[in-house]
Amino acid sequence: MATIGDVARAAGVARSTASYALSGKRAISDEVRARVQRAARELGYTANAGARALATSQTRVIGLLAQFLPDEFAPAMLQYIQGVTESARDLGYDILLSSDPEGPAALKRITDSRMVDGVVLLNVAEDDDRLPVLRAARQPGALVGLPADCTGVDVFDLDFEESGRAMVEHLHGLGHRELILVSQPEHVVERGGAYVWRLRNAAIETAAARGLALHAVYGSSAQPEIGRELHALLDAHPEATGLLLNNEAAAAALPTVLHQRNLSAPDDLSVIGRYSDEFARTFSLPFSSIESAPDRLGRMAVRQLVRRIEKQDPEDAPHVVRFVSPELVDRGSTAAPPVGH
Amino acid sequence: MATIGDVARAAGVARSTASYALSGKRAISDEVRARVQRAARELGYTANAGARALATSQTRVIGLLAQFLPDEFAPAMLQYIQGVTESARDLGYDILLSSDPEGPAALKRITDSRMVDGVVLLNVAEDDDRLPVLRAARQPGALVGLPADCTGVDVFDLDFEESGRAMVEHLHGLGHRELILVSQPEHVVERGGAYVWRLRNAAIETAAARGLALHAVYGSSAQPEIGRELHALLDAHPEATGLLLNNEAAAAALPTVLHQRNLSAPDDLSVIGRYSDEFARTFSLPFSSIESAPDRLGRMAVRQLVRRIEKQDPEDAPHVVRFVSPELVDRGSTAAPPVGH
DNA sequence: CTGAAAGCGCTTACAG
DNA sequence: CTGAAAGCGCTTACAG
Repeated sequence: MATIGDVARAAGVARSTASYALSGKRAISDEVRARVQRAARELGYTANAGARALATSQTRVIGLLAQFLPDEFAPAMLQYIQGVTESARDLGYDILLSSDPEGPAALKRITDSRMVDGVVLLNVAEDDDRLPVLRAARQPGALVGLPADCTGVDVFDLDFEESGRAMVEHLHGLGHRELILVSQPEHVVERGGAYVWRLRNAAIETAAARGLALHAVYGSSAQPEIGRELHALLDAHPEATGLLLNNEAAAAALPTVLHQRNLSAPDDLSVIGRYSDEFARTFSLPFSSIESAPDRLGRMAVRQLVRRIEKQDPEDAPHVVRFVSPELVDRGSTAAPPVGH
Repeated sequence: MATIGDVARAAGVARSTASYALSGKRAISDEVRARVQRAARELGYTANAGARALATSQTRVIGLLAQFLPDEFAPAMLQYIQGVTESARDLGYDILLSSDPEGPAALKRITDSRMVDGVVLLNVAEDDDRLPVLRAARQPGALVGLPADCTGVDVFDLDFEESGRAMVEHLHGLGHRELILVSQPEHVVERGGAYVWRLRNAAIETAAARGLALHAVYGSSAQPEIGRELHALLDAHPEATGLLLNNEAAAAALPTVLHQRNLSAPDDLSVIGRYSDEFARTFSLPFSSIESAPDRLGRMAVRQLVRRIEKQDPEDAPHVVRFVSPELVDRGSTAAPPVGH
C-alpha cells in the first residue's frame, strides 16, 4: 500500500509538502499541488487511519452504544441506529457499533483506547450505569433518552410527558370518558426506562384533572402474551371507549385483536399509539400515533456531538437537554365515542 | 492518559518489558510481571488503538457493510446485524458499521485506510458492485448472500433453491393441487437479488414436476400495497389452496387480509412463509415458515472471516460457499386442502 | 512556498 | 530474563 512517503517521492517533494498539499492546511504552489495530487491518485494513496489518529488524536469515528434488550422492541431500535449512522456519515464520521450487554465495560474500552472521538448512547436509563464511565471519559457524549442526572452530557428525547397529556386531551376533546393506557412492561420501569412513567404519570394526572376514568396498566412487549392481555383488558373494561398505547408490541398486536373481537377503530374504539411513522407504514398500522421520531433524535444527537468534538462551540458551552415535541399523526383512528357511552 | 511509557516508569522497567509483560508474548519473571500489571491497573492504562494498529497492522475491527434499501424489509436486516455484532464481540472484534448507499466507495475507503481487518457484506447482489473493490482489498471478506462469482470470498446463504422445493413438496404431500407464490418485488430481482429467483425457479420446477398449478407473482414490499395485492391474488385464483410467501411484508400483511376475507389457515388456505422465528414471534405471525436463520448466517460469516484474518487456516485455504439447509418451522398453518378442492 | 525533523504510542526484532 | 532502538505512517511546529 502506498504511503505518504511514496507519494512524496513520486511527486519529487518532501513528505511534509505532500501532506500539506493533500490536506490544504498551508499554501502550496499550484504546480506542486497538482503533482502531488496526481501522484496520490496514480498510486491509489489513502492515509492510514491508525497513523493519522496517532498523529492528530482524532479518529473521525463515533461510538454507538446500543443495547438489544429482550424486552425492548427491536425493530424500533433499528430506526435510531439508522438515524445515527446516516447523519454521522453526512458529517464525515464512521460508526463503531457496540451492542455489548456489558455496556459500561464496552464504553470504557472504546473510549480509553481512543477508538472514538465521541459517543452516542441509545436507550438511556434513569440511572444508567454507562453514565459514570462516560463522564470520566475524555470524549464527549450525547444521549438519546433522559437520565435522572444530565450533567456533563447532551440529552435528546421525546417529550413523553407532553405526549401523555396530548393523548388524553385529544380523546377528552372528542368526548371520551373512560380510557385504557397500556404501557411497556413494568420491568422496563424497574430497569430505569423513565419514558414509561413519564408518559403514564402525565396521562393519569391529565385524566384526573379532566375527570376521566383512566385504567393504566403495563403490558408485555412480546407476542402472543400482549394479544391475550389486550383481550383481557377489553373484557375487563367494556365501558372504555379509548385505548392509548405506549407499547409497540401492543400496537402491532392490536389489529388482530380488534378483528377477533369484530371491533373497528374508531367506530367502536378510539386508538392512539406512540411510535414512528416508519413503523406504522412497515406494519400497516392504521392507528393515529404520537410520532416518536427516532431518526430525528438520532440526527440531533449526532449533530450536537460533532459540534462538541470539533469544538465549534466555545469550550465550555453549556450542555443541552432537548425534548422533541410530540406530534400526533392522524390516521383516522379516533372519533367521538359510540352513542350509548 | 497513561501510556506504556508511564506504566514502564512506574514499574521501573523498560517500555519493551512493560509491553511484553502485558501481552505475555515472551517470558517475564513473575515479580516484574506483577509490578507491571499493578502499575497498569493503578494508572488505568489502556493501549492506544491507533498506535497499536500502526505497529501491528491489526485493528481488531471488522467492517460491516449493510444497506438499508427502501425495498428491503428493514426489521429483517436488523437480525443479520445483531448476529454479526454479537459473534464479532465474542471473538474479540469491534464492528465498524457502514450503511452508506455508496457501497463500493465506502468499502474502498474503509479498507484502503486500514480501519478494518476484514469485512462482512450483507445483502449481496448477484453482480454486486462492492465485490471488485473487495477483491482488490488486502483484507479478507465474507458475504451473506450469493453472488454470481464467488472467487476470492467466503459466501454464506440460505439454500433458497431447496427452500422453494421444500415449500412445494410439503404442500404437494398434503394433497394440494394449485398454489400461489408471492416473491419480493421484481426490481429486487433486477437489482440482483438472486435469492428471489432461486427460490422461485425451484418452486416452479418442482410444481411442474409434480403436476401442480403454481401462480408465481412478485409482490410489493410495502404496506398497504401488498395487502391489496394479496386480496387481488386470492380473488384471481379462488381455486388455489396453498400460499407460499418469499416476502416478509406479505407475511406481515397476511393476518389482516385473511381476517378481512374471513378465511383462516389452514382450514381455508395453507400458508408457508420464509422468515426467521424471531420475526414470527415479534409479529405473532401464525404461519409455518422456512427459517431464514439470519443470526446463524451472520455468525458463520464472522467466524470464517476471523479464521482468515488470524490465518488459522493455511494461507491459501480454499474459499467456501456454504448453504444453510432450510428448516420448516411448523406453526400449524398447513393441512390437507379443504374438501371440494 | 518548501524541507528536515520531531513526535504521536505502540510492538518487536536485535543484543546482551 | 531484560533493555535500548528501530519502525509503523502520519501531522505539524520549526527553519529557511
